[in-house]
Amino acid sequence: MTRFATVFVPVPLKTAFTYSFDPDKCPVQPGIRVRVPLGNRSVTGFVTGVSDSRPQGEFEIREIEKPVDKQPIFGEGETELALWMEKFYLCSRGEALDTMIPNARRDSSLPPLGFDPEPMKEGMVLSDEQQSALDAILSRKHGAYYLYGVTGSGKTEVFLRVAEQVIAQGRQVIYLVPEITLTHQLARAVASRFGDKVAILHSALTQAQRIKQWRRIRNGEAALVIGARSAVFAPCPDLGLVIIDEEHENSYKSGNTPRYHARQVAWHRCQETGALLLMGSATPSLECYKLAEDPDRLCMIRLTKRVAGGKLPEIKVVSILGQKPILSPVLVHAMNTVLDQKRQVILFLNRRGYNHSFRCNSCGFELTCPHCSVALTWHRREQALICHYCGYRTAPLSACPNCNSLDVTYAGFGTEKVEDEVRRAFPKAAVARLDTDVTKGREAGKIIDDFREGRTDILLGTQMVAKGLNFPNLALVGIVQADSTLSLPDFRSAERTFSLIVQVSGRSGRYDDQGRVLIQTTRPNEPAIAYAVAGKVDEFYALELENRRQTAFPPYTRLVQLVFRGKNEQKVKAACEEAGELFKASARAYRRSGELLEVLGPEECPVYRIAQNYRRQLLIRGENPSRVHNLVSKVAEKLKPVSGVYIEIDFDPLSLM
DNA sequence: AGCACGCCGACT
DNA sequence: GTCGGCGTGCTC
Repeated sequence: MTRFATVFVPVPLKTAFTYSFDPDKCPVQPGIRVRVPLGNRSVTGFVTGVSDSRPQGEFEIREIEKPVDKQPIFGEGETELALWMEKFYLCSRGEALDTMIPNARRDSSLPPLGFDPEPMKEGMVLSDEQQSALDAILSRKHGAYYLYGVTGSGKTEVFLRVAEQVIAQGRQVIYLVPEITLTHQLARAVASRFGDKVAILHSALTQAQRIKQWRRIRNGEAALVIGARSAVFAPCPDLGLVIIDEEHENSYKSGNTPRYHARQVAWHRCQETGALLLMGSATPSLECYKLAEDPDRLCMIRLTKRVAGGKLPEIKVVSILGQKPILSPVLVHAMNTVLDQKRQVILFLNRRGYNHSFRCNSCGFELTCPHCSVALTWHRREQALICHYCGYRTAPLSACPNCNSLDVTYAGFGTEKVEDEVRRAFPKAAVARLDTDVTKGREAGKIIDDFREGRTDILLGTQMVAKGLNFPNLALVGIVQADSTLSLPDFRSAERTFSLIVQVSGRSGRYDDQGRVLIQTTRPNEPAIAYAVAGKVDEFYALELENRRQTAFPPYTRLVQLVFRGKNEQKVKAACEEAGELFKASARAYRRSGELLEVLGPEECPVYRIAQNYRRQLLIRGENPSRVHNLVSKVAEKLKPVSGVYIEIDFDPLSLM
């Protein structure tokens, strides 16, 4: 007898689909994945129900090709979470489930990591600060706690003690870490401490390994799950605690639909299950910092001392305003001193490539990508001008394509050029560069291991060298250009610059008093830089909060970005303007008197063209978060789809760029 | 989001 | 005369 299954497929269609199956030949039950035909392709869908009766409607019902799972891999809890995602982020149920549940498409084929468990210092004595933090958290007077403390203040140990307690009570723990941290010390330390009770959800796991870990979590065999952003969906049957390490990290927010933030998902899950939420960072996001003004919502605990006793590194600013060399004499001198002592240096620069912006001095021509409105970056090793947005590449130019003048310059510099300069200035040093051009999506493990074990003297690179890494012999961190991110037209640029300096600085001098940080900048008096250097964290937050309050940006308002994109410029413009009118009319109707609830735009996106798509945006913001959400979801529902124009909705965007 | 169908430009 | 560009519409 033919039966029917309700299936959600991973496409942006809100409706559930019905497929048929023969229960004798094809066992199908709610909670499994199935391979189903969709149009003229085959996709993996999620079964949420089965029935004997054929649903009504004028459509042809096709047959399930085959079940993917024998046993259910998701249950009511996951379905409910998917429903919440659907409403909260305005995606389809299929997209939500596809994001939450292990899927072959996202898997890489890298081999799993080999862990060599390090002996863990059991029974280590906590400092007074750590102990009182632990006591406060275990008292559970509040639902959410934040460990706000300098690098090296021992947050991890407190996290692990709380986790042990929760596990001892028979409940499960999710431990979230930023992507790059996962491959290294922390994961190893946790794995060795909790042994076979740990499930590590690593991007290098194969599909089969991932499903295996997933099942171990579902049946309660794994008590502690450690992983990056998507581990927040781990199907723990009795969730007792979610830990978010380095809470300020941007990698907790997904870049694809649904654009979820792991912190928001964690918050929701904890609220639903009564689990404890525990976060930590030396530079909290402004969202959390402000939320903690009310301890009933978020209780912030400060850790002010480094447990190993090491002092915070000495930080110095070097003004490079009007200076030509990439490495200032002060920085070169400091590097020489450190290298003479057989110790190590990290140089950080937030920009890849050799040069960017090709400019003709005769006619003023500037070379931009033919598909995007951004400058091309010269990559010397690749011998190509590359667009960092769409990947377009073209041969190098020695003359202006506009007027044939030979008086052309390449301005600005990236990690590739810094590498050149460093090799020239320090010919005897072993130098390694670490950025996505070097790793090409593969693991950075070898380069990092080489540095940790002293085979490299100078490590230079982008974000990757700045985060979560501890190197015992590191004595100097140089930030090559601290203000490179500051001039971006983005309301978070000061926060990002500040946090980056503090985080990078924390890398140096973890193990002794000799750590030094040198910050090169053209704007030494910029608060984000000056306060970071002076270690005035709370002062910076006070200033930045006041800025946000005055300009009505988060965390004082809720912000939603709607990007309209498409190949036809006129259609994009028309669709965005029509939507803008609709939003403005609805905003007027929704707004309570005296309340801020407004629509900004329509306007061109800061990067107007990407990959031949024209992009315009609307920003919705208001002081009442749920009213902003209601407005956007109501109006988005009413928008009639325009063919060839796609709308991307980003709740609480991290960047407007 | 894919993917095919279908209608207008430049090419062996 | 075709190949192929992307605008349009559909997916149980």
